[in-house]
Amino acid sequence: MSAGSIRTRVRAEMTEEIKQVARRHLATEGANLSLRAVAREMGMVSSAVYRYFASRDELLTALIVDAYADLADAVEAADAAIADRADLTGRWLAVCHAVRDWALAHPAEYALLFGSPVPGYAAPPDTTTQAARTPATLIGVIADGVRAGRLTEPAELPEVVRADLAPIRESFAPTLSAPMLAQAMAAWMQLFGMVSFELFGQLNNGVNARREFFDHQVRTLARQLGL
Amino acid sequence: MSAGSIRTRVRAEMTEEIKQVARRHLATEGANLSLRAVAREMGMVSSAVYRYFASRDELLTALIVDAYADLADAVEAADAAIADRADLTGRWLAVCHAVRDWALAHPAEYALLFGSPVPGYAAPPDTTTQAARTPATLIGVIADGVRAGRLTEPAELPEVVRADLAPIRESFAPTLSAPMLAQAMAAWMQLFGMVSFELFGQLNNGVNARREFFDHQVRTLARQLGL
DNA sequence: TGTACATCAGTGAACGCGCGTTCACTGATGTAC
DNA sequence: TGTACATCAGTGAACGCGCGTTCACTGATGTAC
Repeated sequence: MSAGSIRTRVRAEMTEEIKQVARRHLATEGANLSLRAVAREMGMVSSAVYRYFASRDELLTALIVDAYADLADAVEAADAAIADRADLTGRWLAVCHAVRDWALAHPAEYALLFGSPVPGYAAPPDTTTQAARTPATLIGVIADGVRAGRLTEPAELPEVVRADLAPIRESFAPTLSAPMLAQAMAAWMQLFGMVSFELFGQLNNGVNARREFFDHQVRTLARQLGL
Repeated sequence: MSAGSIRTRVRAEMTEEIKQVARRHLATEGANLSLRAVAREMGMVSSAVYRYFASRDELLTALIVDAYADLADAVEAADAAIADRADLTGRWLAVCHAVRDWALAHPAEYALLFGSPVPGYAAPPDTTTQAARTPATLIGVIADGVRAGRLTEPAELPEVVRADLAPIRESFAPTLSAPMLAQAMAAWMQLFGMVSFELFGQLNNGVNARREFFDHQVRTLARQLGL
């Protein structure tokens, strides 16, 4: 069987189509993804799916990795689209809005990544490569600010936290000081909090001008960071 | 049937016990709560549960309302425990830690309230009374700061957002200016983001000193607010 | 170029399990006289 | 205080549905000679 045979090509297409259908099902059923329902919609018998994924969990994992990658693609593209690389506020806003826009466009996948854990499912470690890309982009903007000497060092950091953060810092953001990294993580968590709030319906009674509200909060964040 | 009859008392006890068992099940199964499993554990037949709750959704709703109330009780108690009412930072820290502590002690209920929406379930409007208490406590601390003249007005707010926030402000926090309310909401979302991040496993690889990390972030927030 | 064999996708039936909800019923508790 | 009737909790069986996964199978595609 050569790599370019009809069989391999069809196999790749089928795998993609299964994931595509599964993604649509996630949207209506939440994380209770049903292999049988996916097979039904594809017009095949449920056992046939096992030719492509060894189990329901393996399909879920594939969807998660894809979703992390898709989000990261959108976020990196938004950052790259800002021509003036020194316009840190512009880049920050672009990145934050990219996260929100992606979440609104793919609510079920966002919930899969950042919502309550799926009962009985443990994400395997190989998801982390893709998962790390989005926060890395965020940190990249901040790191550029530090490099340009534009950011003021935040307040002191307790020794315990500083020590605790050391491994992440080394492997992830060596150019940032520990207090700065802590601040970047806070920003990432706040961004995540805002998007989740909106998506999970916590904003339902009250805020209608959501994009504007988000934009304002994210601008304030940029100002606080000193971008 | 008088209100104090044995039957009414037993009925109330059974209702409580069903909810208790259901809460335990939430912890292991997530939001996929099974009426049959609850009945099984109570040693009764599944149809008997229908004497107490008309449907699975009604039981879920009861659990949600209880959880909101329980969280709010803990948060209000933590605030009230700070004797020096003028110690705004102390109150802020107490309230934030109360949210986190409650979430860690009741992860499944927290996920039910703030995690991904349960597929096919729509929370009825009567949950909002209890749901509003916790953010109200947070806002209360900030409002006390404003009253004491300790807080500086934050930056301007876009007109759209200001208009959009007017109804919430009137019914919820009339003593706060619109920009201040926006800032308070940002703080609430950041708090929520941090707790969710920790609880939903996003912090798993990296941060170990979680209480200290949270404490630091929440102190920084207090400083930013000017408490 | 043609043929024999190996690989693989998809079928259909089955296993063993789960679920929410309804319904006619028994027997105990409560109420009215 | 005692009796007749009404209320209600819990039973057990059933309906109709869903699920993930396994397994022996058919028939088409690919490979080696």
